[in-house]
Amino acid sequence: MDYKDLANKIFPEAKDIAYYEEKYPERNLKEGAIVTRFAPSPTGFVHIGGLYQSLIARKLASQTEGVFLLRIEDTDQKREVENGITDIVQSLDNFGIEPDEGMISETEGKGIYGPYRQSMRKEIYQSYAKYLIEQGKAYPCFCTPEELDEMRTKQENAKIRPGYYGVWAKCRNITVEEAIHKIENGEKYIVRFKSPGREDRKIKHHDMIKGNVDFPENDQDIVIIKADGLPTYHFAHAVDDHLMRTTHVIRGDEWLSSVPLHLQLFHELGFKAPKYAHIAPIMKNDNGNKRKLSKRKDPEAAVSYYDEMGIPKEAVNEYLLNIANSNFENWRRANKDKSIDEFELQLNKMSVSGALFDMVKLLDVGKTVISKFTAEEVYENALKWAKGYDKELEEILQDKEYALKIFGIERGNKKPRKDIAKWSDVKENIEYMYDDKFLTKEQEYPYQVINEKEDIDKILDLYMKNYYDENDDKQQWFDKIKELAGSLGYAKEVKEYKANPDNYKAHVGDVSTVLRVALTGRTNTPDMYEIMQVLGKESIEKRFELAKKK
RNA sequence: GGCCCGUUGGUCAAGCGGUUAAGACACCGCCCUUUCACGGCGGAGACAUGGGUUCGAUUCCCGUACGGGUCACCA
Repeated sequence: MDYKDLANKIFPEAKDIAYYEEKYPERNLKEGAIVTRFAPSPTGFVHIGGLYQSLIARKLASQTEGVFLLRIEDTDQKREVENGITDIVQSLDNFGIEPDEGMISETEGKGIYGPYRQSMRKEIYQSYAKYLIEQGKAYPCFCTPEELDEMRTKQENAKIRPGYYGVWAKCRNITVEEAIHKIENGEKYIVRFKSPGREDRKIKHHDMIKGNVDFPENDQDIVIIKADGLPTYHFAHAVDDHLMRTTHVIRGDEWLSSVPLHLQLFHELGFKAPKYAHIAPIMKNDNGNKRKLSKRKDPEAAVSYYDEMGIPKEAVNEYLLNIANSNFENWRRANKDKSIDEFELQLNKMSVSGALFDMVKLLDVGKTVISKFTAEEVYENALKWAKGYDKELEEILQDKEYALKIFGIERGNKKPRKDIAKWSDVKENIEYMYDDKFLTKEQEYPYQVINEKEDIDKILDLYMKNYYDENDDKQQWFDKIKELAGSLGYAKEVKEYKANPDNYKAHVGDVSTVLRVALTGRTNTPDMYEIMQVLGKESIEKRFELAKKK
């Protein structure tokens, strides 16, 4: 009896690997085109780091006219969550990332290199496992989890390197006869890779991001097929990325240390190894310690958080690109109106170590992104967000025409306003422009320099009676406020006031503040002329009356 | 603990043996015919540390400290 008999005993049904090699041929792509993938587990949680990786993988594929695919790694049934795949597909879509191939729902995929869900590829892995067994490069292991635990403890106590290797690899040298005998006796087993590596030898690896990294060879006989018949990550990675003809594996750098194993697997399987790019994780400062953004502790680790906060997807993408390639910022400044698709991402410009997540900066990007939106775009986005997260805002936005006027204030010029960083800022920013909100609510009036009721009432009355004309242009409007100020003994120019502060009670700016506060209940607003234009005479009168009652 | 990797202002970061050590966010000041935001100008603020190598090290080498990753029938 030989390895072939053993292989047949274990995987009697498995097809010859030639079948798959033929079924999934080399891709016929343009020279230089690269094939990338995002391969998450459907755990019901899409991490910002996952988005980051897929953004990079997507861009790289697009830039080279290659292929970006979405593969679902669901070989661990314990962690699986209902609708996990839909979540992932949706999340990517929310951020404008569309795979060329891969899963598009819980059960369906698109593309001819599928299935793109590992649990549906069981027989493929088994064929390759069978192939390895036939060659004597893999073997069944009958050690129980308890035995393995015991072994580990022994190793730890003896302070030697833990693991299943060398003399510790008990089942490695079991004869074919014995193995078949055990199997026939119904003994439980898994399949291990027979590593040809030696720990005292080094291998050289060139990573597209990390650069040259030397490792000891792998000598661990890792599990390739688990008790449930499904492959482990490592084995599935080798088989899938080979069969899907992935050229560049872009993944988190927690995988860097398994590169020696992966390279070995590719080699023993007779596959050409892909290039690797290991991305540093996005970190967070936690009491002076840097650590990865954590699913459990940090709400901002979930991509759903950005949706809830109403941070525009463009802002998140730009921020992420910023972390990826720091020259993105310069490119953006030089190409203000271009789509990020035109930015050429370079892997070798990526940071080797993880960047701290900076919400302040993200919000700043958000402000800039939104400032470039048209009033219509602001409206649509704000409404869309409101529908999901803020019923009151949705209600307010029903009058589209009016909302558009508000969003149009100081927008569309060379120096547009930057007061909205995220859609959840909108309500606060526009609420006071609505009479049915403003006039019915108990208002605070934070008057500043001029705060005597008598003076305030005089300013409001006089302004309405003698100066305000809704047909005035901005200059006329402005001049009139100066005149009003002058007639009441305030300085008409701020500079004049500053030059001779003793000659005046206050200046035109202070008078304006009275009008602004009476009108809006705030000291800070966008341009008051435009506000008055939008409000209209009737509303202005009502607001002044209300202010006088205070 | 073993093995890998990293360390430039508060944060993201340029830099590749000779630089006044860029830029962005945040911060401070001034200016921008009246606020705020925007914009403009200016300011403060950094090469973890000790040894080498070199005429010269932020840049190269070694050690130390600190930080990160990894050592599963999880990915």
